[in-house]
Parts: sequence; C-alpha cells; structure tokens
Amino acid sequence: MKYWLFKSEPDAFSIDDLAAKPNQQEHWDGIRNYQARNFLRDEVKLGEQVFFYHSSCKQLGIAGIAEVVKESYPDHSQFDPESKYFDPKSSPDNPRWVMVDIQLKEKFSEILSLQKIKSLAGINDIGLVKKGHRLSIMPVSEVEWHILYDNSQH
DNA sequence: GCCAACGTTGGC
DNA sequence: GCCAACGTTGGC
Repeated sequence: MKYWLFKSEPDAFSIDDLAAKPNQQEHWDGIRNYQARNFLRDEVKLGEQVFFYHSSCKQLGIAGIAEVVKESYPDHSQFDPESKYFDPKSSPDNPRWVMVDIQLKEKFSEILSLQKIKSLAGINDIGLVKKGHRLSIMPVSEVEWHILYDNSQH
C-alpha cells in the first residue's frame, strides 16, 4: 500500500470541484510528464490514498484526501483534437498517456499550508520541499503521510 | 510577473 | 547521441 500526492491548480480543478462531482469522483486526466505517467501506470493502485495538493494559487498546500477508485487506463483527452491535452503522436492502439479515477475521502477544514509542511520535523525528503518540485504525481512515504495527516486540521 | 529548475524538441 | 533553444511549472 502506497501513498501519493497529486497536484492541481485549484483554478482549473480544486478539491471543491471534486466534491461537486457525482459520487465525488473524477478521472485525473492531463498528466503529460513521463515520470508522473509511469507512477500512474505502474504503481498507483486501487484503494491507495492520495493527498490533494493545491498549487499555483493563494493558499498553497494540502486540501484533503482522496482514494484511488480505478487503476490506470488511457487518458481519452490525448485523442481529442479539441482538447488542450491532445497529443498527435499518440494513438488508441498505442496510447501514450494514462489516468486514474479518484474519489474524495476527506476535505480538511483548513488547508495544510506549504509553509507549515516545510516547518515539520521529518518532512524534508518529500518532493514538495526539495528543489525542482515539479512532479505533479509523487509518492509519499508512510511516515510522511502520518506526520502530514496528524498536522492537518481534519 | 519574475525567474530558477527542469523536461522536451530538433538540428547537426 | 549531444546540446542549445524553447516551453512549462510553480513558488515567491
């Protein structure tokens, strides 16, 4: 059982948007980075827990928790010429990009801010606080998960 | 809006 | 297969 952190720009898709979906469930499309894709394709498994992180916004931080409810399958937006995620080099026979479905489990009453995360003892190995924090899907160790969860307002 | 840190692309 | 140019991410 692994733990994850998924980043999203709340202007595009926030935890409240997830909460408003039928069954509070949505596919996590638009991943166009190979390292992140490999995590999604090979390692993100049914039932695993995900921190929902808000990036590039006023309130940076972890907004809540979701759970993986469907393992990787082709991201349909790569075949749609109208989509900004369209990839002309991908084909349905040999899809390049995948996505998973997640369902909201818990929205924190307060966002666990990046500032706070950085201040926590034991959180210095996580991709978020390292240089080059650009990966939109990243693993979180079990120890880190518990530290972060224990320090959130939930 | 700036800029550092990367990832990707494409010419050679 | 190298590497410069370019695009994107994301905190500040």
